[in-house]
Amino acid sequence: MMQGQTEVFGAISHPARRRMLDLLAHGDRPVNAIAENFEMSRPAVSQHLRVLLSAGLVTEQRHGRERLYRLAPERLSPVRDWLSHYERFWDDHFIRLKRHLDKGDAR
Amino acid sequence: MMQGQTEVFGAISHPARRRMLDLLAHGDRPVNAIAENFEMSRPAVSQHLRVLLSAGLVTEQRHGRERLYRLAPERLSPVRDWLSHYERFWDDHFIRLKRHLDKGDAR
DNA sequence: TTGACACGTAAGATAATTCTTACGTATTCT
DNA sequence: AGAATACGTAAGAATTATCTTACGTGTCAA
Repeated sequence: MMQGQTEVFGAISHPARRRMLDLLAHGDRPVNAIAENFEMSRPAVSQHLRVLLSAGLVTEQRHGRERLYRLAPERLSPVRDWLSHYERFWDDHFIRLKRHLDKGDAR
Repeated sequence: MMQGQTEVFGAISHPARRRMLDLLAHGDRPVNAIAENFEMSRPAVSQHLRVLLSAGLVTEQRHGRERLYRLAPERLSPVRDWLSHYERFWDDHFIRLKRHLDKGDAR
């Protein structure tokens, strides 16, 4: 069993689960709409969603007989936080990012 | 077997391997110096290092009978890139980051 | 040269992950 | 009510991960 931070890293370690999150980043979707994008059986998709759910990376809302899954992107923060330890190693990225932000829309 | 991007995500999914990277972020270290920090046997540490090596996250230099492991942080970029997809979801972070950059040293 | 040291690799046990098919349970439609 | 839909869960097979102990190889030091 995993817990906390580790659970999130485990959840995103499978490419199918990352693709599911990518899909949900474009909007909430019921299981069948998610499953369409994968070769595996629908129960397999359900099981992956369960992993994501238990890591807190998605939430579920029942809507009639469908279950809408919704991305909970803030739960990616353990990854972001861990990665930020390494940001000092890629200043190039930082510089490009600053330029992007300067152009712009964030304040 | 894993390949490319997926290999990196798999490599960082284990907490011991993340801790190894964290250690190496403070400087190159031979295997024994790494193994001191873990409960597991030294061969187990070697095996984890092999996973990190094959994901490209560390490099190895032989130095006499020691092998120095060195962090290759640029290989974390698949993670960073994937995460950047989700950055729009946490604008607060963005705003703080921009302020930090504006104070500063990057150009 | 002999022994200690720093590692890696091999083999095998155990556990965890990931998948499939079969089935159960609400919900909706007719 | 009965059938179809949209799921989940169960059980079990197959694969992969993770660990241990035993052993092998090269390097250094006495």
